[in-house]
Amino acid sequence: MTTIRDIARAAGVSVSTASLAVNGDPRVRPATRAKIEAVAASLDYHPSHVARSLSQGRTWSIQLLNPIEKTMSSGFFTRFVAGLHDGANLHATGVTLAAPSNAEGARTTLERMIRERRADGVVFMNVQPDDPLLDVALNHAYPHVLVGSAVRPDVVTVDSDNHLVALDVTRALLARGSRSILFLNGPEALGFTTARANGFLEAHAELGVEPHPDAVAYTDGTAAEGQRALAERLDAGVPIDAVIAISDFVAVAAMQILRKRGLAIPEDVRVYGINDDDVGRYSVPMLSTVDLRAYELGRTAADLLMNQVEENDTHPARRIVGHRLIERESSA
Amino acid sequence: MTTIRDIARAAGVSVSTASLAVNGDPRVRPATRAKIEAVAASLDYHPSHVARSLSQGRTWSIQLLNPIEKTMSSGFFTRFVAGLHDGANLHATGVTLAAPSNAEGARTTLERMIRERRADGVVFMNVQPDDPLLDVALNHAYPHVLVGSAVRPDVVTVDSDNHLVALDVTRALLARGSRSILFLNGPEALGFTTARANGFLEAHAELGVEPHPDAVAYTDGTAAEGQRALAERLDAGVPIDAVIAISDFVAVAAMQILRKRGLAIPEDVRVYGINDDDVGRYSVPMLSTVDLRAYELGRTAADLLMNQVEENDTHPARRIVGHRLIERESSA
DNA sequence: TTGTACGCGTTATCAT
DNA sequence: ATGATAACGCGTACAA
Repeated sequence: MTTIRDIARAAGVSVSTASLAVNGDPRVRPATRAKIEAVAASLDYHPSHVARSLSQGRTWSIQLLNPIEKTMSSGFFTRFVAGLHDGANLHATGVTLAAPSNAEGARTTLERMIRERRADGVVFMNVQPDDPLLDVALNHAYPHVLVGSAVRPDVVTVDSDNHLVALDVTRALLARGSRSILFLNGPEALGFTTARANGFLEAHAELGVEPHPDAVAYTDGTAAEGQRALAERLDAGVPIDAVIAISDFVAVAAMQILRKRGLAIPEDVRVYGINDDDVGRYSVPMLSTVDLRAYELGRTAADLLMNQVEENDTHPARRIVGHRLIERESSA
Repeated sequence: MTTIRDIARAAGVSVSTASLAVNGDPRVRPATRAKIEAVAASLDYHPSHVARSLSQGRTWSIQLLNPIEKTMSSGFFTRFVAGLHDGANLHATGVTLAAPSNAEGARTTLERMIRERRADGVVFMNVQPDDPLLDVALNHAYPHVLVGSAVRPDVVTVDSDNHLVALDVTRALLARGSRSILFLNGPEALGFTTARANGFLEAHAELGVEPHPDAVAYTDGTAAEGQRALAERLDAGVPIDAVIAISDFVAVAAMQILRKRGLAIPEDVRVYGINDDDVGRYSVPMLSTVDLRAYELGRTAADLLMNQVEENDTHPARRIVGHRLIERESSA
């Protein structure tokens, strides 16, 4: 294994000169630089990543902390990761994954990461707005980005405009004539769900439409619970001529229930999902949905994080990434 | 930030003793050990990860190299990652992700990783059996695991028994009475697809059934191409009373086409997917599929890799993870 | 422009 | 049982 000392020796210069040349420092004479580079190439020299990390106090890697393994299977998550990955790579830093199975595991993982300096920063995903994890990062002045919205204003976040997302979808449905819309929402604790609920209600208020008192169903976000909430209301005789679901999976699962009850989509019930997962692209009928630009969210998270790491820019930022309605068959 | 020197000083011992105590070496007297541990705790000492890496020549992290970003969105991938993650964590090592967008990027990523010693090993995913990437790892005697099958016998692999998977599914369909089965296969270059094709054919041979000459369709594995291949044969009048798809997404996409042509599932056409993705759990009808035990595959990959890293056990291993048919509505 | 010397934090070797 | 010291490989003041 060839070190920078080997290069220096072989090129007949000192280690520091070799180091300068290798790192493209301008104050080394072109001739010696060429000599050194030639030697480095011929000896297949590549600087050790850890050694560099130690001396610079930087690991060149960030960590994605996602306590809820379940949600990994969505296309949203993977597109987000792709964006994060690409964004980090622009700064020559890698992405490492942590998927602790419970809250305690998440905490110890984060604390170890910070104190052992395993990563330069952390991206929180599927974490509640007031999660103690955020305080841990804040207390250590550790670079971080939360995907979603936070209670404390000093947390750096990137998010969709969830109020507007729900507003847009609900408006679209109301404009088509739907008057009994069921909103299969996610867990209330996650924060962005209440923003969506508000958007849902505001759209109704705009038109003076009174939503059914049971129109917003908070569930755990799984398809099974979404199905249960829908079936429950159907059984209770709650009028439903449209469904907005927290995710495309829940939407498709809801369509399954509707179909079994002999309800036609979109004729009897219009359906809208959120996320633009592949699942809605191949459902029958094809699912209308909202593209949350997951890749863009990931890229933005990387930008915000790398900025803290490199510029030491610690003042809180909150960035919003735009969304886009995708009208397909299920809401015609 | 507190280093081991601080501990040593505060405890009134030498650095080496402090190090031994912290690492639980038995040859330090209980009394001094207690003293040192108390000091370490009170100073909130945690050893630096990079420093340890430098001194030990080990990064305590492995890399997952997945050149094909597209395939990340499947539940298969995410369950695999979860298994890999958990398996690696048992050895206190993390998982970092690399998703280069093309073959060249993959090669440079791998070469840098090896030469800069960024990771202790690599897991190859969605890589062809004869991919030059494998030679790179082999030439550097770099710990590695390929998910799938390889041409060179010295590549360490973990895989499903793809021959048997196809055999099992085809047998099940033939047993139900299907006689004109279309196999919407993946890209031929990926290797495991031909194993599956063979299993498909063998099941036919067992019963003396002659498959249609166009019964095996090699596609790029996307839903769109699967749909195209199916529609093409339907248009050409190829008889089809069952479809086996390379993935659940392709299966669901195929059902979409069949439905549009007025074909009932499973009455007119039985459908089988592979992977056990969520998408098939909420389709109408619910999709029969094969559980490839993705989590288990990930765990096994981690085991094989960590074994090479820690035991320096380099002799080639090939491990097979069992699968399981899941009968749902689409193949009744 | 180049070289010397030291720090980064840890573990390992070799004395004592 | 404990301590001094040398690696590990790199970057970088500081000096020349």
